[in-house]
Amino acid sequence: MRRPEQIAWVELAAAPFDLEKTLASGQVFHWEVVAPRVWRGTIHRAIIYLRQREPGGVLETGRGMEELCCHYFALDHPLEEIYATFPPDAAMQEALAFCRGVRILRQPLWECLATFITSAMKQVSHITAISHRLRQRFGSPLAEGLHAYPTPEQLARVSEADLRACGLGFRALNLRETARLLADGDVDLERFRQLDDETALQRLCLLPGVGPKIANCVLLFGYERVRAFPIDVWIERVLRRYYFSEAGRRPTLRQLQEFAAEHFGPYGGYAQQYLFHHARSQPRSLWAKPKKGVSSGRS
DNA sequence: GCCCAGGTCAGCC
DNA sequence: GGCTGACATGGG
Repeated sequence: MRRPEQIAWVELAAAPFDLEKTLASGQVFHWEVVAPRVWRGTIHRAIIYLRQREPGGVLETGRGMEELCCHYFALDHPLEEIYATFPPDAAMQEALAFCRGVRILRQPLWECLATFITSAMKQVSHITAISHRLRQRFGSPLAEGLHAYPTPEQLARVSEADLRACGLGFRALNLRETARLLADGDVDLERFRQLDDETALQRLCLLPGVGPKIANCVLLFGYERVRAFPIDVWIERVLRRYYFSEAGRRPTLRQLQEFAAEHFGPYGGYAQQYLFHHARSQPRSLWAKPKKGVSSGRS
């Protein structure tokens, strides 16, 4: 590991940008804090250091990494224009106030797909731990003791038992079988770039362990489809509480998806990420379930 | 011990 | 199309 004073820091034009919240918002799972306000991670096989000495302040990276960082962190996304498309309701505006400066990354496709296959019914901290174990055990060594995310070829030849030993549980076979489809050339993620959102979603859903939620995450965090709106347990809670509180019956997933597409517009993916991160950052008590046996409003 | 987590899938109606 | 239960694991 390098010390901050050993790095030739270069400023990047990024405002508005909140590095800490962006990396903590549950879209990427391997960046580490290595010194106060300094993060280290990898983009493909490059080791990247980033520093932001105050939240939303000047962003710096090591000399030579500027272009890579600008692309990966989507520093070209016009955030103020995006915010102007958000609906004016309280839930959205509170999330915006909390998350201002969070950017949706352009992640390497396979790493994004694979980490979200491992994410099913897991907490962010678990996904992070699994991601690090997979890198350490099966990924190509880089410098500083770091490892690249294992390629499809590397994961395709790992035994199920060795994958389960990383804490993958029932996700182990899904990850390996999807890795095999890519390693064998039966699926080419790069080619999906030319498909429209709906077709790309359908094609991703054909992969083992990939359903609509994970496919939408990959569209959003890998393919830069900023309209994609993944619905997980948190987003479902938010939508039901703030947008469907008067509906008698519990809305179906399809209804939620259709509402979100209409209500949040062309940058629905940004809106979704802000609602997700805001909700998850609030005290648990705000989202506590009513206890069984106590009156829940039903008569 | 219980509950929950950035879900998916097969089997059923 | 919608609903249900099974599927692992770790932390609060």
